[in-house]
Amino acid sequence: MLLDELVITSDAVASTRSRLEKVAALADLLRRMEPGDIATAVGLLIARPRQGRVGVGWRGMTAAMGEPAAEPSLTVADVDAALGRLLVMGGAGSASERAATLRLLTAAATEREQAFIAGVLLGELRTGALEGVLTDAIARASGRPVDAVRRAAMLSGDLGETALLALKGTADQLDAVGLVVGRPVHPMLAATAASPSAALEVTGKASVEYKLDGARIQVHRAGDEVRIYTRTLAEVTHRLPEVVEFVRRLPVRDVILDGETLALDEDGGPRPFQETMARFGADAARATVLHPWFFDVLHIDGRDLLDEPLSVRIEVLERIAPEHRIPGEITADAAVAERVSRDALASGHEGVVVKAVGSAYAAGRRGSNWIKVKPVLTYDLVVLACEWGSGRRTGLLSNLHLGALDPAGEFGEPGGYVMVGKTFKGLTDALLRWQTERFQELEVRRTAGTVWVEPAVVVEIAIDGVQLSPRYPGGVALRFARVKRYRDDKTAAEVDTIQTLRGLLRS
DNA sequence: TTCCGACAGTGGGGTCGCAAT
DNA sequence: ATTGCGACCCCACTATCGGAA
Repeated sequence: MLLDELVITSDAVASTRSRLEKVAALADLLRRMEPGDIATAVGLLIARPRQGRVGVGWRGMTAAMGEPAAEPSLTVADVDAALGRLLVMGGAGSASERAATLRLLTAAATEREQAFIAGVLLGELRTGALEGVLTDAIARASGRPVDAVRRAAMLSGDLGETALLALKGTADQLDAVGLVVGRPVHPMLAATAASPSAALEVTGKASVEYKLDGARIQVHRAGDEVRIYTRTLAEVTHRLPEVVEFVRRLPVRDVILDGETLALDEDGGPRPFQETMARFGADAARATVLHPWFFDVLHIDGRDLLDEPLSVRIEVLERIAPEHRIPGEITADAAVAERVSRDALASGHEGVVVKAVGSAYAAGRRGSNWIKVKPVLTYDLVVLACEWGSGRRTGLLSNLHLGALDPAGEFGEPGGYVMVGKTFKGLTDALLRWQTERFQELEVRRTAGTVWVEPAVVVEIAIDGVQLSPRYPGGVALRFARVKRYRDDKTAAEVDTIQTLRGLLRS
C-alpha cells in the first residue's frame, strides 16, 4: 500500500473529534490493507513504529528535512525498511549515514508525507487516535469483539501483531493468545485517591501495600532463563544481574513476577529515586545494588494466575518469595489502611497502593481495582515567566516558571526569587485564557517561546516532594508540580522560601 | 437525560550512553 | 573534557466522547 493512502486516513482522523468517525476511517483503511503491511501500519498510525525509537529526534528530523517530492511514490513497506535501517545504524556511530538514510526517505516523501513521517519519528502524531482508538478500529475492521482484541494486545504486548491476527486469522486464534513466559504483558496500572480510606471505599476489602519509589519490573523465568522488562516492555535484563540471580534461586521452574526495583541504604530504607535511576539507567554494573520487591505473580509452573483473585496470587507470592514480597496487609478496615499508610511513609516510602482482594490481574488497564495514595504537599510560589503552549494550547500561555523567595539572598539578590521548577498541569481552559492575558500585562521582556513577567502573581502549587537539582540555582527542584489555584489574596513577598523547600530534601 | 469510564493530549525533572565539538 | 541529543525512567491533570445508568 502507498504511504499516501495511510497519510490521507491519518489526516482525516485528525480532522474530526468524533471517535466513532476516527474508528470508522481507520477500520476502512485496515480492511483495504495487505497482510504484510498491517503490523507496520498500526505502528505508524499511533506513532510507535514496530522498530521502536530509532534514534531520530526533533533535531535530526529538522536537519534531514528538505524539498518534498511532487508525487507520492513511497510505500508503507518502504518506510518500514527505512526505519529498520535507521535502527540498525543505531549504535554504529555513523551519524552521517543515518542522516543520509533519513534524507533519502524524506526526499521521496510529499509534503504531507513528510509531516507524517516527522510525527511518527517524534512519537507525536496528535491525531486523537492512539492504542485505544486503534484497538476499536481493529475490532471494527475484523468483526471481532473489542474485548477480545484488547485482551490479545495486552497479553502479547503487540498491537500490530494483534491486528494482523484479528484481521487475517480466526476468532479461535485470537482468543488463544495468552501468557507466554518470556514475552512481556502490559502491566496493570493504578488509579489515584486522596486517602487510604477513600481508596478502600472504592475497592472494598483490599490488600493495602507499600508503594515503593523505584522502577517497575516484570520478571520472566523459564528454567534458568530470566528476562526482565520495564513498564513499557523494554528489556533491561542485562542491567539487573542481581535481580536475575535472585529470581534464579526462587523455588520454582517457571514464573512471571510483577514488582519494583530500587536502591536501599544500610538500614533497608529507600534511597532517593535519582540514585535508583542512575544505576538502572547504566549498562555497566555499579557499586549501587538494586533490590527487587514483588507484589504480584501472573504465572507459576504452567499455571496462569491472571484470572485468580489477588488473594490467591498473594498466597503464591508469599510461598515462593516471602522475604521479597512488598509489605502490606489485607483489610476492610479504614483505620488499618491508614496505619499501613503511615507505616509506609515513616519508612520513607511513597505511600500505598490499595488493591481489591477479589480482583483479577487486568493487564494494561488503569481500573479502580488498584488505587494509589500518596501525600500531597502544597506551597505558594511566584510566577517568574510563562511559556507559549503547543497543540491545543497554541496561542495560550501555558507552562509556568515557578520561583521561591530568597529573603537573605543566599542564591542571588536578597528578597529575590529562585526558580525551582515549571508546571503546566492543573490548568483549566478558563485559567489558561486568564493567565494569557494577565501575564502579558505583567510582561517585562520576551524571548522566543517565553514571556518574562514581574514577580507579582502568586500560585498555589501541589507537589509530591522535591529532589536535588543539578539544573536550578537553588539546588532543588519540585517533583510533579501542578497548579491548585491562583492566590489573589497573597503578595509575592509572602510566598514560600527556597530554604523551606530545601528543608524537604533532608526529611 | 445525566453520569462516568476510558482516552488523548500537554508537558514536568532527571538519568544514562554516545557523538560532536 | 564538555555539551547536545535521544531514549526512557518516574509522573498529574483536564477535556472530550460516547456508552452506561
